Amino acid sequence: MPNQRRGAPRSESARLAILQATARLFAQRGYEHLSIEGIAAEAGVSKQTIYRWWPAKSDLVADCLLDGMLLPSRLTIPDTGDLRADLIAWLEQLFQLLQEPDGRGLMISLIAAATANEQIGGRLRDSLGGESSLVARLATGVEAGQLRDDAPVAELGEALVGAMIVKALSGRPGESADAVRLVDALLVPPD
Amino acid sequence: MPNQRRGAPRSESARLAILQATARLFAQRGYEHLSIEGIAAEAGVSKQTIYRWWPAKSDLVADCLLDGMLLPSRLTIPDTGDLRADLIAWLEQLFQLLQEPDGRGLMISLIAAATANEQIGGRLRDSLGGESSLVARLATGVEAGQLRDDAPVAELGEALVGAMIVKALSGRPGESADAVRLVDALLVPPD
DNA sequence: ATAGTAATACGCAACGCACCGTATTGGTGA
DNA sequence: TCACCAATACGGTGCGTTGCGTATTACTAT
Repeated sequence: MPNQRRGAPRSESARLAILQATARLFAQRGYEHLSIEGIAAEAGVSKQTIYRWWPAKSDLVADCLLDGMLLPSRLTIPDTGDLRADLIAWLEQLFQLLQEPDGRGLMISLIAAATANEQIGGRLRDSLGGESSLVARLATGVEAGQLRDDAPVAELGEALVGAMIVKALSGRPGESADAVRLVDALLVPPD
Repeated sequence: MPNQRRGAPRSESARLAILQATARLFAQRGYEHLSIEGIAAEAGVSKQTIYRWWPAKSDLVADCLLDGMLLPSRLTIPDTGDLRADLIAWLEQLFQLLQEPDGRGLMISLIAAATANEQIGGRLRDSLGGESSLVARLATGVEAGQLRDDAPVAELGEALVGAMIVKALSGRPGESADAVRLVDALLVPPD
């Protein structure tokens, strides 16, 4: 039985302080203006302690996203049993977020971060990193007979998230009616 | 109309050299590693000449995109009369591009640039800045009776481009079969 | 038990580098 | 004459790395 670890254990408080500082500054200033030195100062920690554990800024942000520290909780997909209604409600929430300047900034920053780190892109795709996954919700819809058995669930999920991303990038907010149209265009009911 | 212009006119050769250098370095190193000083050196021009005409790096890139200097020409949407076949062919071209490492890098860089500049995002949405627009092609499909009259053309376009963007960001290439599935999921034929 | 040693983590401070955006200067051509 | 240009310099900011001194912990030899 192999060697017990020697030396001081990693400081949990430092780890937490760094992640929280990252989340705070990410929300305040966005991904672009995030700096390691700024995070270190905000967390009350030395730069080296960050560099020791995270190779790059993007990995730090990825860890934050993984811990759900970057996104408002209202962005997870509901499951009331009615797939169409759930998707529309979820998209409307997203569109509403994009209309608030800070909300759009947050989304843009997430996309920018995804640009630097595939993991973040994956999380965005599996839709916004929350507990519940968009694709899983679609699969539930298939089981409930609200979607054809052979519906390309993964593709539909990518199309939905992608449409939102394009709206964010091009700066067209997207209204409630757009959410309805998009969902109705994508969701072909079974036979 | 008065204004005689006084002094020397803007140097067209400097303008071109700057745009071409930007395009070259963008393709080589990506948006992240693009620097004004690097562009100036590559173009054989002083920094001031760049700052005089473009307020920010992202505007410079936007101008390049506008002039079609950043994208391979094969990414424009064909119009053979068969909407479904055209869309599938176009998506397959895109997916193939994403499978080449350089191609994916190019797309990621474009997305990163869009993150910093709404105009670039708009160009991406109108799809990839070429002469032909994806939405226009869809509209042609409506006229040809290959799509329902009330098909939400704009939303479909965003969904298609968005799906591709999500694939690029999350690092899943996307194969030919995916293109077919996606198009068939989105395109509901008229009645 | 108690010291000593080794391994590890930490904060602090400083380094050279790249790039930023802004002057200033002097040359050149309409 | 005066707008354009190249060249050069400047103060800032952030990068990623290094060296230093100090805790904290486990192993080991007394």
